[in-house]
Order: sequence, then C-alpha cells, then structure tokens
Amino acid sequence: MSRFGGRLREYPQLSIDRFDHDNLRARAYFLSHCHKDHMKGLRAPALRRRLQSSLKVKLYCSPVTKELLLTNSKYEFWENHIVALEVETPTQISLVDETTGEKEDIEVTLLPAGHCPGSVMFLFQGENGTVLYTGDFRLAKGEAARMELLHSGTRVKDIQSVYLDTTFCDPRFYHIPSREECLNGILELVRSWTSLSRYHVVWLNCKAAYGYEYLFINLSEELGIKVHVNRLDMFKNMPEILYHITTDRYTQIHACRHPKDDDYFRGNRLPCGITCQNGTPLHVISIKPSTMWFGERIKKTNVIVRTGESTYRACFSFHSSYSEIKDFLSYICPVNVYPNVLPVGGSEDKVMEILQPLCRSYRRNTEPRYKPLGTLKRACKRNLSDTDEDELFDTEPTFARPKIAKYQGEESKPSKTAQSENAEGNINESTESYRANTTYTSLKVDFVDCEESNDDDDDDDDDKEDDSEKNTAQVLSHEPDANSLASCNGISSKQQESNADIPRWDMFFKCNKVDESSENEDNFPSSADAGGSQSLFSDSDGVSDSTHISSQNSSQSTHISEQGSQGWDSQIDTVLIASQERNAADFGYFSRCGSRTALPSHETPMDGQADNNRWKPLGQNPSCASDVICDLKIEDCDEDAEAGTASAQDLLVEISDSSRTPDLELKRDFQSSSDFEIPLTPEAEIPQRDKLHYLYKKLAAGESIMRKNSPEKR
DNA sequence: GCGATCAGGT
DNA sequence: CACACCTGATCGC
Repeated sequence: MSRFGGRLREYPQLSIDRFDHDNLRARAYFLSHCHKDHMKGLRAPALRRRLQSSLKVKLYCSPVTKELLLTNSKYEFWENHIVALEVETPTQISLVDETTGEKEDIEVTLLPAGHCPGSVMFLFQGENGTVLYTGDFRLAKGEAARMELLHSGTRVKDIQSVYLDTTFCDPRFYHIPSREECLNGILELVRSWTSLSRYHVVWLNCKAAYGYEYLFINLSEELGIKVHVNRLDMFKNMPEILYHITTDRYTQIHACRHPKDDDYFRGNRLPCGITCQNGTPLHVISIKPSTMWFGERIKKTNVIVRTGESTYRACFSFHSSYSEIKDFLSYICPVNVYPNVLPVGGSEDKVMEILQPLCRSYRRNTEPRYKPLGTLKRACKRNLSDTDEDELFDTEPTFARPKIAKYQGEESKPSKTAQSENAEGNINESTESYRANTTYTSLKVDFVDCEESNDDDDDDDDDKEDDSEKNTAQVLSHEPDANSLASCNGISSKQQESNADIPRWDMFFKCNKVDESSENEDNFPSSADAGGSQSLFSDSDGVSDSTHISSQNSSQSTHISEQGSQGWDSQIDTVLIASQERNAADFGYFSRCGSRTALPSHETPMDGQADNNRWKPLGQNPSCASDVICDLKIEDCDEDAEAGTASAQDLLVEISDSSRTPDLELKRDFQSSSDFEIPLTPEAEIPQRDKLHYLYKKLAAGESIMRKNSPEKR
C-alpha cells in the first residue's frame, strides 16, 4: 500500500495520489490509477469545498482513470475539474497560485504503468529537474528501455529523482512469473475445466479492484466464454473490455462477488447465486489470483497451485518483482530514489540499501556498464542533435549516463518547504537522513540470499534448496537448463540444440549486475528458472515435486478429470499443464504486432490508451474479428455440452500440442510485456532467437550489427 | 448522519 | 508473507 505523502521534493506545488492534509493546498492534482489507497481524501468535503472556490485547480489523469473515476457517483463532483491527458503525450501545465497569481510551468508526460486499467507513471519536467513518479507499476525487464519518452535521443533522460513503487523491493520477491506465464497457466486450467462440459464452471476469486481485466479479456478471447461480473457500467465506454464481460450469469467463467462468496462457494454456489443450470448442478472450481514469488535461484516456477479439491491459486501480480524493480531503476539511474511503499517486513534501511547503489550518486562511474537493452532495443540511427540534453560526448558508448544538468549541482537537497509542509512526508524525511548518514556499498546487495516461493507448504523444500546454494558465485545465470527444458517440453532435438545454444550475455561480457545476467529472463520466460522439475501446476501439500510430471516426461498433455471419479489426491497426478516454456522454445519471439486477437489486452486500456487507437489496428486481421471467433466457440461449447453427461473418463480432456490453435501458439510467444501497450521502439524489432544468436556473436566479435527490417513489422 | 481510524476478514 | 479491498466497531464532529 502506498505510503507516499502526495508530494515531490522538487515540485511541492503538486499533489499526486494523495488529497488530504497539506495536499489540500496543491496547485494541481494527479491521480496515477483508480485504486483506493491512491485516492485518499479525493472525495473528502474539504477538497470538495476547495474545488468549488477554485477555477484553476485540476486533477490530471489518464482518460481511462477519468472514466473509471467518474463512473463512481461519489466522485462525480470532479467532473468539471478533471483533465484527461493522453498517455505518452508531453503536456505543458500552468501551475497558478490563485492567491498570489504566481505562475510556473511544468511539463508532464504520462507513461503506461502496467498496473491496472488506466494506470500511469508521471514524468515531470520543469525548472527543478526531471522527476518520475511511478505510482504502482508492473513492468517486465527491459520495458523502461522501450519507453521512448524516458529517452532523449538515444539516451535515458537525466532524471533527478524517482519516486518508486517498492511493494516487492525485497529479495524474497526476486522473481514473479511474467504476466504471460501466469495468464497461460490460468488459461490452461480454465480451458481444461470448462471443456469438460457446459456445467463445469470456474469462479475467479478476484478482489475488488481494477487490474484483472486483461485476464478476463484473454480468457474470453481464447475460450469464447464471457466472464460474469457484478457490474460493467464503468467499462461502458471501453468496448474492448466490455465485449468480454457480461452480467448474464449463465456463462462458464465467473468473476462475480458476494460478501459471503467463500461460503457460497463451499456450498457449490457461485457468488451470483446460481448452483445449477437446466436443472443440472454446476461443477465449480475456484481460482484465486494471488502473488507468488520465487527466490533468486529457484528451480521451479509453478504458476498454478492446487489448494484443495476444487480450489486453486494462480499467480498474478500487479506489482513488479524485486528483479524487475532493480532492472527498472538501474536503467533509469536517477540521482535520487524515494520509496513510495515500505514492503512488509522490510525496513526503510533495507529498501534504501537495495536502491541507492542503483542511483547515480552511489554508482561507480569509472566502470562502464553495458546496457544491452538500451542499445539493442532502440534504434541507434537518431541524430544526436535532436536531443535536448548535453550530448557532447558522442563518442561514449550509448550506455553512458548523460551529463548531469546544471541544476543537479546540489544533489537535489529536498526543499525545506517540501518537508515542513508535508505532513505525510515521514518517508521522505527518513530517506533524507539516509543520504546524510549512510554510506552504501555498491553491488553487494545485489546478491543477498533469497527466500523461495511463497507456497505455504513447500517452504521447507525450498529453503533446503536455497541453503545449499547460498554461498555460490555471485554472477547468476537465469538461463534454462536447456536439456531438461527441452525434454520437458517435448521439443525436437534441433530446437533443443538451438535452445542449448542460447547465447548468454555473461558469456560475452563481464556483467557486474545480476540483472544483466538475467536480462533475457523475460524473453525466455521462466525457462530461465526451469530446472528439473517444472510445470505450471503444483499442489500446495508439500509433495508438489513428486506429483509433477517430471520434466523428463515428454508426453505433454493437459488433463483434468471430473471430480468424484477419484479422490483428489490421485487426481492430481492427472493435473498437468504443459509449461509455456515449450512454446517459447518452439517459436522464439514473436512480435505482438504480428497477430490478431492476440495481444493479450492489447486493446485493453491498461495504460490509459482507450482512446488512442494507434495500436489497435496493428496486425489485426479484419476477417478474424473476435466476435466471430467468440460466436463459433460458444457454439462449440454447446456441442461439447452434450458430452457432459458422459462418464468421467470420457470427459478427460487432452490438450495435445497439436490441438492448440495456431492463434494460441502465436499469442503465447509474445514477450511478457505484450500485455501492456508499451510501444516498441520505433523501427526496432524483436529479434528471432536464431537471429539474436547471430547478433550476439557479431557483438562478441566486435562487429557492427546491421538491422534488417522485419516483414511483419507494423 | 458522516467521516476517520482501527481491527479483522478474504 | 502479499494486495486491495470490504465490513463492522468506535470515536468525534
């Protein structure tokens, strides 16, 4: 939960995500997303009164956030005071003090944050420097490098301070499976269950919060089953969401809620109240999205855990993992960082020990840092003259930091006014004392021991595993065990070969940061962590390893048996879902721009681009409209339903490799970033695996890399 | 009656 | 162990 007090040291006239206490005097308000813990004071009478007596004060947010906010009648009074800013469109804002007439201009840019629909980060540029407030965010590794507006020319902007979402800034949360991995796990589970019969339904036990929409959309798109929800009026102007949710209770996927929904579920009743259809009782499983995390060197990354006869937990995270946070911050490399959140169990000290070494003031700048993403993912043809920053040293490699602009000479001492006026600024103040009193040793904290998964009952196993590895070398590989991965996934020997040959950065370059050695992690999804035993499923009873079908077992199929035909203990043996790593290995990268529906929530206004169509047409096949697909699939479902009366054995579904639709196969190969509309760098492409290999070799040989245009590029 | 805060729940 | 809520009790206005 955010503990940010609302104000930036550099621009105390602004209030962000806090609207109480001294924030009542702000000249402008900003809301990063529509979660309650970022809306404190937003509907309080005090602020309401202020609005009534002011002509100038505005609330700035993304178009989606505005829409979501105004659909809630409690916030309707904001209507004439909200300004929706388009994402990734720098906007000049005049900050006027209405009592003195004093005026100051600031430029703000909204950047997609990948946290929930409409969620953005705010990049402020003004006379006190460039400051990034991340709000809550989940960005995969390397996504900062793809954000054009974080760059100036070919380099990262010179950012004075980052106010950072540090929810999972603790090595315990080293790795959280990517959005794609989680989505695929849930998709397979839901597919397996719902295809048993039309009376097999799934209840997604989601919390009351925005952020699950992309899950609903993807399930609906893939399975042709709309998701039942309590309300959909907030999405009335977001057809790309609206199309996939419904208030019709007679659907096989539910995300509806009821105050006593757990009791309902125990009685085989959905939160919306239904227990049967056409007189036939429903068979309900629940899937509870929850954050699962894994330590640095964990060998397995199950994204689905069975917690009971018909209950599952599925990995799902709104926030960046520890390694994602570090990747993000080290890419930005600001002068200062301030945590917005204190991770539970973590102290301010610990967080700052982790973050400070990634900041400029504490970073050794004698040693060049190689920034693979900064160069690979961005086109390097730009003329240096189009930058607005000091780029005199154009002979420097592009990973070098830009020079520090003049206003940074003082290391940005927080302004006294900011501190004294900020009643909620306790975090900031203690942070300040940090900088004054503590010397941070760079790099050491990158390699602290990591605890393992949050799986309730297999902690022991994990700990042992972890212990045995505690004192190993610091440079860590997140590359997959290619052989076991390959056999696990049943891929051909040729593919195996190329997989085993995946070039590693640390083979060619001296990496001094763990993040960089695992830079490719998201490109080779959790295969990076795939050791011997990996599947999407596990049971939470501590015998998960033994119940997984071994990675050596190449006969991949997905089974879910009808309950009742066997005890759930034995049933677990039939529960297996092909790990998505195979898909990654089979198809390598796939540009999200190359497929149809695809794009998990590609059209989802997750980043506030509901009104921005520029991504929508990309690669979409008009003859393949999702309407048609959904209709067809619904028909299929109806036919399948006839089989619903057959015996349990007959109902076993087997999703063989070949039975997967091409669409799905393609879709799975998107980078984890594809859930959000993080734009690719203009003219950049996501290299295919073999091509990447080739590029790496050239890089290692010191040759220049020529870029070819990819035909499916947008 | 409303809001703020806290405890306890999922 | 998380998050992002929700409900209910209590207190103050």
